[in-house]
This record gives sequence, structure tokens and C-alpha cells, in this order.
Amino acid sequence: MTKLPLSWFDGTDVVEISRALIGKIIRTRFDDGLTSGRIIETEAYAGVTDKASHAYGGRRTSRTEIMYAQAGTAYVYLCYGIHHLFNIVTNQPDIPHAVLIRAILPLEGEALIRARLKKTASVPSAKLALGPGLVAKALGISTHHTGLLLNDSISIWDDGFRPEAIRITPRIGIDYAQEDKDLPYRFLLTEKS
DNA sequence: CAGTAGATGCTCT
DNA sequence: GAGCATCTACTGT
Repeated sequence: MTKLPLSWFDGTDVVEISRALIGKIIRTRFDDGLTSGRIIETEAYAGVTDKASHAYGGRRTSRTEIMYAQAGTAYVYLCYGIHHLFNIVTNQPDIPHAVLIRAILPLEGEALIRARLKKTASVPSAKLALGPGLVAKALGISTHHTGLLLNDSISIWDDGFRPEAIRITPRIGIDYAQEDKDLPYRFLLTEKS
């Protein structure tokens, strides 16, 4: 089990980083305890050239400013007024690429994850945190954590797991992005049957 | 199961 | 003032 250094995220190809994150482990350690899960779904957002990205066209606002920070920074923002969505900034400073974590499989602290999600034991653990809003909620991440470097209370780990197969599809919920909406930028760990 | 309405609040025009 | 990188609950099989 090794913690990924911040330099792991500074590559120039956000799509490749998104793919490589499948199977890695995200862990949070906050006051209420430790939780972690295996990343099983990600999406790449390719900065200024990607209409689906918040930084399309080089937009800089107080919200998106974090996307221009150094690789390995957390970008967390609120969607639909309710859901906190967790992203990892990649590439060099001033290049606003990011990877959205869309689903995890709980590993450590499942009791705390269930408490945060208010899920009873009848929900199987594999279905607890499918969907980006649920991932952040399960791990206790909120917009307060935007801007944190992912080497302390939030961190990414490699335990040697290597996915057998990864499914690639277009991204979810970005139909407004017109010609970029069908880019194959979504990666999923395929269940073996 | 599948389909859909409604919630909810920040961000940007 | 519109529009979201969504989820839940409720309907009907």
C-alpha cells in the first residue's frame, strides 16, 4: 500500500490519469473517523478546450480558480444545490484539468459511511456510493475541502490492484456541451460476471 | 424492476 | 433569473 505523491497527478494527459485512477483507493481522515474506498468510476474534464469543463475557454471565477492550482489539489463544488462533487486537479499549474470521482466501493470505515449516507444494512456495500454526490457524502467531503492538497486528510493510495478490464463511455449529464458531449472520457471498472 | 417529478442553493449572465 | 458534472421517493408493474 503506497500513497500516491502529488507528482503522480502532474501529467499532461488528464484522460490517461482518469483511466489510471480506476482501481486506486481514496481515503479520508477527518475528526469523525477514517473512511476509504476503491475508485471504480471517473470522468476527465480537459480544461479550456472542453465545453463540459467549468474552465472552458479559460474561464476563471472564484469557484473555478482552484482548477488552475497545482496537480493533486482537491476541487470540490456544489451541484444542484445539494450535492458536493469531488474532483482532482491534474497537469501543471495554470492548466485547469480535473478528474471527477463518480463512484467508489467502500473498503474501510463502512459503518461511518453508512451513517453519513443514512443507509441501513439492507443496502449492499457495493451500492452505497455509486454517483459523484454520494462519493463525497460517503467520504465526508464537502465544499469546505476544496483547495486541499491530497497528501494529508484526503489521500490517494495504490494497493497493487490492477483492473482486468475498463469500460469507456461518454460522460454523464453534460448534454449542454454540444460537440464535446460524446467524447470517451468516462471510465468504469467492469464487473466480472 | 422502470420511469419521472421534485428538491435545493450556488454560480454566472 | 436560468441552469446545472444529481439523488430520492414515489408511482406503477
